[in-house]
Amino acid sequence: MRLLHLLVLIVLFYLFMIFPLIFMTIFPLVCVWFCCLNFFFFFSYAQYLQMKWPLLDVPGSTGLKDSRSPTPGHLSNKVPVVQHGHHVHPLTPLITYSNDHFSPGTPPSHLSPEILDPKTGIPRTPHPSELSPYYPLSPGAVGSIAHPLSWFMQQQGQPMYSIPPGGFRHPYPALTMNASMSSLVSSRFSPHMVTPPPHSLHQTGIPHPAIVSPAIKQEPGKIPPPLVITDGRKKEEDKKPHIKKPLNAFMLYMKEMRAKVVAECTLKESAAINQILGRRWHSLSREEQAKYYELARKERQLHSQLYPGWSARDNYRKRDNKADSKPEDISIRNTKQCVQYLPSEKMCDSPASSQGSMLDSPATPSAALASPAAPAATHSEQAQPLSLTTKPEGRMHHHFSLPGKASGSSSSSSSSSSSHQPSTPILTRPIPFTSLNNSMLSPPSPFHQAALHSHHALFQSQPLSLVTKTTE
DNA sequence: CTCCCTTTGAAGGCC
DNA sequence: GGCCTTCAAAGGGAG
Repeated sequence: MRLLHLLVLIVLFYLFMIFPLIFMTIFPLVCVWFCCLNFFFFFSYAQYLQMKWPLLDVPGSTGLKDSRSPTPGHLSNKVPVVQHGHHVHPLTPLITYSNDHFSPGTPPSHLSPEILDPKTGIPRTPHPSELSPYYPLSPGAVGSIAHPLSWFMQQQGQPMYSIPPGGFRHPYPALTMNASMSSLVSSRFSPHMVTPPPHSLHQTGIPHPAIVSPAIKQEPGKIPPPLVITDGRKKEEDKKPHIKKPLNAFMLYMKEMRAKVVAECTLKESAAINQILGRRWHSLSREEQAKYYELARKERQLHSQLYPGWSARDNYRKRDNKADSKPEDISIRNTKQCVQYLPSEKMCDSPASSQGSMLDSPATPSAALASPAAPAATHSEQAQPLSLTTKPEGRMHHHFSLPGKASGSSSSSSSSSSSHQPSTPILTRPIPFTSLNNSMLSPPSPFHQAALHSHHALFQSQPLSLVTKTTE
């Protein structure tokens, strides 16, 4: 049977390839068309044979065979033609590319050639962003891929920011704090971007990764069709680029550590990850936090230099009827069930706070003493001199709920309203960092230390009068 | 598709 | 000056 098919193949080849070539000299155009048509039939048939009897399989090849068993049950469902995987074009032999050709480089060894889609279960090619969950692409890899905005990058002389798949989702994507914390800003903001002509920044497209055009946010390099835009107000907002806020210290810390926590905990929900990161942030030493505060300070300085007229207010959502929507939003938020992700942290807490069952060890003196990161008895303050919020494990909002105005507080307050076991009141920020240090000085300065001492004194002198995060 | 969740910090507005 | 609100990142989940 197989020989028969091979014979048919040979006959087809001679009939549709060689034979027309002979006549090509006579009727060139007709023969060219004929050849093209027959190429299709020939290779389709060859594909079918390849599917049925993988005669041409090279040992070790990850081609068509592995995911498609030639069992009759698989092929019996309708057309016995090529049941390719979703990534194989029926005319694969005719098309000069495949997924392999599009892989942005040698995939990491830990990645199998095919990754099962968690939703569909279908093998798929890993997205570039999945190759490295945190740093989408290495600078070299980025440079090897021509981004739709590459003209701009070349114009700017920067090979530069890794472009996330969703566009400029990250304002400052390529954090390289692992390699060198001090070089972060300089690596992301080239000198010519630090001192640009400020008047042209907002009009020239995307001079800075903090600028996010809503259109680009959806699909980089593509202009959305007008039909997509239905709201006139939206259309107006799409016109002007969105300059994002500079990242604060904690955000910078999160950006760096998120991938690590995800890898350790095998968690993907950002809400849970952020809870863990918040705890780890508190368990950081003063020096470690100071690095991020300094980075954030530079970020703000740079941002203010790049966009002198920018205000954080510009990014506030435009509320049509603010007076009407506001109370409703608050009520909705406060009635929402708070999901406690913290139990999952037991699996992968930070080393500084994972002593025994103490999930929040830094918050309690005993655990602070037991913490390996605690060099002194006052670890809970020394190790977190800049952490102005101490949020122990339990929530006491039912016992410490404040009436009236406090109920309309931020989302974090409402979101922390859970009915779990109460233990300790939540300490909110007694001294805002901005109040302590408006000049953005570095944390270890004497002034800041004095402020921290006052912060510490406040905590010690008023242990029970602490403001709790309350909602109703 | 949009918003929420969850964290901390910064900034702006209001009183 | 204190308090409140919003947004910055992230990605799963819900509507």
